[in-house]
Amino acid sequence: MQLSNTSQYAIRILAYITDKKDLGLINATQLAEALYIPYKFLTKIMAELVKADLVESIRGRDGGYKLSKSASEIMVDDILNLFNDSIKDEQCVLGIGFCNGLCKCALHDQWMEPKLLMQRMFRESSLEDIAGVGCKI
Amino acid sequence: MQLSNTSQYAIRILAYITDKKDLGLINATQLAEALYIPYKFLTKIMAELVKADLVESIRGRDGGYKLSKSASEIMVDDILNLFNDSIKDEQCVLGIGFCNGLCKCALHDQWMEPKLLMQRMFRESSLEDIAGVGCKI
DNA sequence: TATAATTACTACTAAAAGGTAGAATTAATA
DNA sequence: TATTAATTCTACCTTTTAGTAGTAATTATA
Repeated sequence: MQLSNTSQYAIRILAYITDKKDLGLINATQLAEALYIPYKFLTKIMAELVKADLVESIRGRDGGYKLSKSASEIMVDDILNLFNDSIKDEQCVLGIGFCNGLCKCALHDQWMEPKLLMQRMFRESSLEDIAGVGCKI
Repeated sequence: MQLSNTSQYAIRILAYITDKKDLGLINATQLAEALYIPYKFLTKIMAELVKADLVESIRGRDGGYKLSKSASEIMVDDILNLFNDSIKDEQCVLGIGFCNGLCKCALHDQWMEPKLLMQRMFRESSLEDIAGVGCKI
């Protein structure tokens, strides 16, 4: 019952980039060291963030990464969507697509409240909101 | 962000057995058909439930399964524990063991409430509580 | 005692997640 | 133009999760 490693890494990476955005570009080596993420795995995640246009990359010497838009426009849920980790409306504790109007699983009702809180947490938190909060490693 | 298939299956299996417990033993074929769980995979899960002493098995012709104790004594969280799917106190959104008193992740505070609700849902729901609720398939 | 119906055991395969390796491409600058 | 430091691309490896196959052991009963 938790986010995939990849999603967790991606959120932490983007929060870190947001936090350091006034210092100019930040590169993969810096990110990997600061966040204790395996370098090669990190570059693979970065490639996906670039392809999804959450991050812009500058190649070559002195290259690196920066956000492709304002930190207030990127929601945590946008990141989760890239890695199929977003909580879908039809998802329930005992299976996606299992519960519906006629047939609700045994934990359906108890699940509604935490689900809604988590959906809100992901959908309403922007990078700007979380970048200033907590420590990053 | 969801339980493993195995955990979901296990909860549904046990809820179903509880629901039918006055009809005597229930066997693997019945469970697999009623719950749309692949037969061979189900028997593997049953073996774990037996080994964990949540279920008692009677082998041979006319054999099957029944709960090994009262349905009110088996909590959903006991089942999740078997498959490492229980939500641990030290677990946070952005990694197990990552947050502590000095270093909290960016979503730490927002995570507390849904986490507590889910822990309660799992820890305080017995098979008896959920067996009567909702549909089983 | 033979048979049929059941669980238990051992081993395998498939798919997804997590992670690594190495070479190609790009761009700044000496 | 050569070097260096960076991203990108392709391919692979490892671990975990999900699921399958076949056989052995057990037990009721005809």
